[in-house]
Amino acid sequence: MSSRNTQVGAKTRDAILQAAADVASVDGLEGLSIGRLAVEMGMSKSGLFAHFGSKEELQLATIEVARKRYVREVIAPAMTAEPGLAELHALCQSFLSYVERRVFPGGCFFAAAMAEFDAKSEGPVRDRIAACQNMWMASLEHATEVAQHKRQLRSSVDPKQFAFELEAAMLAANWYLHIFSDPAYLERARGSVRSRLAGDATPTGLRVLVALNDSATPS
Amino acid sequence: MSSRNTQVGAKTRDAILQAAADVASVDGLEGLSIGRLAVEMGMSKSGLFAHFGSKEELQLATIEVARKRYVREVIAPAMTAEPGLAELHALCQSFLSYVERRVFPGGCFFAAAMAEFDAKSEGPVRDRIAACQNMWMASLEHATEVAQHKRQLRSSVDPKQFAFELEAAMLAANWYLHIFSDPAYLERARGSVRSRLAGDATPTGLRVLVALNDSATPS
DNA sequence: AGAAGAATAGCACGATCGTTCGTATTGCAC
DNA sequence: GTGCAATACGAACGATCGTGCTATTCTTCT
Repeated sequence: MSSRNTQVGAKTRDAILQAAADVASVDGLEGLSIGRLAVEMGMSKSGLFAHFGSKEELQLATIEVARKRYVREVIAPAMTAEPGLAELHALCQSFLSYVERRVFPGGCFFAAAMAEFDAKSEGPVRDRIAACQNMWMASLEHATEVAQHKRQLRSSVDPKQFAFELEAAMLAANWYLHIFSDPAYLERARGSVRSRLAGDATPTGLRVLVALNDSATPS
Repeated sequence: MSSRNTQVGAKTRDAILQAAADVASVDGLEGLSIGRLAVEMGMSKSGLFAHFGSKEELQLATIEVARKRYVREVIAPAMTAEPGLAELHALCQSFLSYVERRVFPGGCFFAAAMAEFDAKSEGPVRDRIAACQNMWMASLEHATEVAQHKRQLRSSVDPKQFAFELEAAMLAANWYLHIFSDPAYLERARGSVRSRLAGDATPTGLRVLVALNDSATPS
């Protein structure tokens, strides 16, 4: 019984998938080639291929590790916040920070994957991407609903519409940040999020927001 | 002097590029393959290839016809509107209609191309896409500025921020419409545009907006 | 130490990629 | 009608794609 209970193959498999997620965020899940990935990993094409059995399996496994990275880097940090408006604010800030920190070198993995597959014919890969995106949107909507129940957001707010507007600003920032190489778009998205949250907040909600602002700049 | 002053090759070249723009909106500009395109056009691969000389030239020419289609289907219809807030409103409605009408079968050509190339290394294709996207954003910003000078939008509005928020909603509608096959996202974007325009309109601007609404629903 | 089994490499396949070349067909001017 | 571009075709190129098979190397357990 050595200090390693994991198979040796599982480690390299994960290393492959981490690299695959990085390159897929730049070149897309279809642009991901087994040959290039093998060269990058310093191993043979067939040796790498044996871990997955097909390209589609490689793509699905890549989505899975990307999803885990997303949960770790975006969702989990926001879960320390109070449910409701504070959590909604945390989710947005966390996402924009995740884009800014270049957790994936090509920007948000799922934004890129969604754009790549949204017009393509149905298939397991497309379905999985849609499911991931749906989960993210659902968490934004849920936080909005909780904020409403807590009387932090006006009851007139439509959670789906609200989540859509927040996500729209964040997605746009992801694209424009890269295509124009201009970090100002991150601040524009932060401004949009602020406007949206403050614009529909109740007095109770506003108190939550200023408290967040104060704790963010405690100088 | 026959009735045709155009070369015979120019017609087929344009026909090729129209088809290329359609398939590129679905499979991307890299996914565009000369072989498949030749089969679709019912001609030989080399015969098609001879029109362009390289794949990059084909891609650039495809972008050019896509840009013309975009001008014809989105920009030009909005140019009948009064400069300022009415034009800004017209540009947004025109874009969402263009997505809804599936002018490109895969959704907005430039949205797809931007997503495909935004993280990629620099090159003529990427540069051209960025320039097109920049032109579109600039026209949104310009209309915002004119609306400001006409006292239709508050002077506190930042044109770049304002154009960003409008474009964000429209882009997100383009993605979600396809990935979730849910036309409700078009209405969400229309709602976002309405909110943004009305939210920062002056009394003068509000009169313009209600006039547009009345003429749009004259029942 | 040796057997069992997992992990990787080597090699080859058919298909498709972008590209080149030589040739046949077409259409227009004289 | 003859000649000359313009246009399209067929075949082939090297490269790379995803994917099988078989052999070799490495771990692990008794």
